[in-house]
Amino acid sequence: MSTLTSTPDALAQRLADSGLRSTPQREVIYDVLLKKRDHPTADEVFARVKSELPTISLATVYNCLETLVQCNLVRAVNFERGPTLYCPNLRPHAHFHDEQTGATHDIDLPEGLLAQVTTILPQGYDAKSVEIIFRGKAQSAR
Amino acid sequence: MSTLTSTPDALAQRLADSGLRSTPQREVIYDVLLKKRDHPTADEVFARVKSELPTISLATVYNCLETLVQCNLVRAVNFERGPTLYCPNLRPHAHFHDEQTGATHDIDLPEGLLAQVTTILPQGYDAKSVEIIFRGKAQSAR
DNA sequence: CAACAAATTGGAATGGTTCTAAGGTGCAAG
DNA sequence: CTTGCACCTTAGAACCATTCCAATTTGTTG
Repeated sequence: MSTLTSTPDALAQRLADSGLRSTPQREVIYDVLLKKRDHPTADEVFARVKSELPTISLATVYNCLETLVQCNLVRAVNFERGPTLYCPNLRPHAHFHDEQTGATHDIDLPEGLLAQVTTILPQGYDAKSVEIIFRGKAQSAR
Repeated sequence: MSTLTSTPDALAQRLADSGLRSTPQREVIYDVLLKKRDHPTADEVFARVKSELPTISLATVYNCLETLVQCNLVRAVNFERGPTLYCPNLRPHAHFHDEQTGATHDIDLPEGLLAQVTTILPQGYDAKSVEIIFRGKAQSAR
């Protein structure tokens, strides 16, 4: 019931809240994101979903991902130029982009850090969101 | 002389350091970036440069911008999906993306903030760079 | 000034995403 | 029910930013 649940059917609920329908495509896409909590591209999601829904189209994958982003069930992330990554982690977190492997890791943020970072904004700036991106290398043994 | 100068000919120097030539195209592009310190796209740079160098090609603009980025004279920035923005501000700064106007503002960072933010990284993560992006609205009266 | 490397050019090609038009799906009112 | 209608999905075309390519041009060095 809370706003932070990621239960299987948070989806149906959230969609309904926005006056949208729960469809097989939307559900499978959301499941696929929850199951493997990495940062797939739309293409990658397309690939994963096809085994379940062989006739789904790439356009639908884009549509559904966009819908999930609207419903705040998924975050869209863009580093550098290149395909958008989709991230089902809803807790406040930063991203670490490993330049060797190309992998993206979530870094949980300590309580209050975002608030603190926001204090650097001069008067007149009203931030609705903050994104923190690290680039570098992560030790392989993790 | 110093690593932080942005004098007109820091360019020639930096290029030489990398074994590259100083060309009219590279110079005009760099000038154009220094003159109006905003966050133009390659296309926008192309437009601005054409009045000076009417026969320059878009490919050259991309090439030169890439060169400037390599030489650390310009930063390439990507918010959301969409064209890369080029930023001649070399001091450590965050970006504020005004969602109403689409404009991007530089926010200077207080001494030590990046170091501090970096401390949230768990062991084994070695960050070479940190990027902070705010989204929201900025008061128009600025 | 010849020869060679570096840089620029226009146009074609690419990759990710969005658009469009046509067809399905499922609830809702008669 | 069954008809209407809004919502969804689909395939493919279109789009846009960027990169690639092959052909010049420019500059430097021997």
